Amino acid sequence: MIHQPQSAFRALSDPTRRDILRLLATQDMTIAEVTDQFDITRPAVKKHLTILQEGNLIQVQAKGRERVNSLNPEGMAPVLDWLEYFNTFWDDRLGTLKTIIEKDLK
Amino acid sequence: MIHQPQSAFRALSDPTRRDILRLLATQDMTIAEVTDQFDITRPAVKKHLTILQEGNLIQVQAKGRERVNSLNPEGMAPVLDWLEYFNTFWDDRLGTLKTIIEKDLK
DNA sequence: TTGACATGACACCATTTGGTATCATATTTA
DNA sequence: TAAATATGATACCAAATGGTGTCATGTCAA
Repeated sequence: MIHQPQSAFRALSDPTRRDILRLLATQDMTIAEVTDQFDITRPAVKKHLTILQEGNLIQVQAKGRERVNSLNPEGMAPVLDWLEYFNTFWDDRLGTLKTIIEKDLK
Repeated sequence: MIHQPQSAFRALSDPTRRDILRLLATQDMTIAEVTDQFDITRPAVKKHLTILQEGNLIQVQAKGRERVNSLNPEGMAPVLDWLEYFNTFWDDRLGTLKTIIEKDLK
C-alpha cells in the first residue's frame, strides 16, 4: 500500500475517520467491532479503514479470518511536521501549540 | 460565517489550501496575488479562500476594491486540541509531537 | 465621467466521496 | 462436512468537491 503525506491530511478530514482513530486509540479492534460503534454499514467502515491505512494512520494485522486494526501514531508525523511550520507564528501571536504541549509536560 | 471544528480539518485536507496557508504565513495577500502563485483560475482560488475562511484559518479584510487575506493562527487550535488527545500514545510509542516541540523550545 | 481593475456570483462540468446492497471467499466451529 | 462468521470486492447512487467560463458590481484613476 502506498503512503503519501497528502493521504494523512485526507484521512483526517472526515469526522467518522477521526472518531475511528480515537476508538482505536483506546484498543485494537476488528472491522466488525468498529462497525458496532457506528450507524453506518460495514462496507462504509471498511472504506474508512482503508483510507486510514493509506494515510498510514492505522495498521492492519490478519488474525485468522479477522483483521485487527491498530493505531499507528507514527503516521501522524507528516501532519505534525506541516503544523510545525506555523510554530513561529503561534509564538508571535498566540503560542497555541506550545501552550498545549507545555501544559501536558507538567 | 459559521466556523465548526470540522471545517478546519476539511480546510487542511486540500494541498492547494495548505500551500495557500503557507503563502499567507509569509505575508498578507489579495486574491489576485494568491492567484498569481498558482496555475488555477481566480474563482478556484476564491473558493479555496472561502473554505479557509469557513475553517477560521484566515481572515479577510476589505481594503477598497481589494480583499486582503491574512493568516489566523487561532483557527488551528481545534486541530491541535484534537491532536493533543493522542499525546499519551506518542509518549508511549514515539513521542513525535513532544520531540518536535522540545526541539523547537531549545 | 469613463475606462480599467479587483472581486462577487453563477451556471456548469467531471471526478471524488461517503454511503448502500449484494455476492464471493476464507475461516471457524458444531 | 456443513453452517455460521468475518471479511473482500463489486456495482451502484446522491451529494460534495475542485475546477472552468462568464457576467455583474464596486472602486480607482486618468
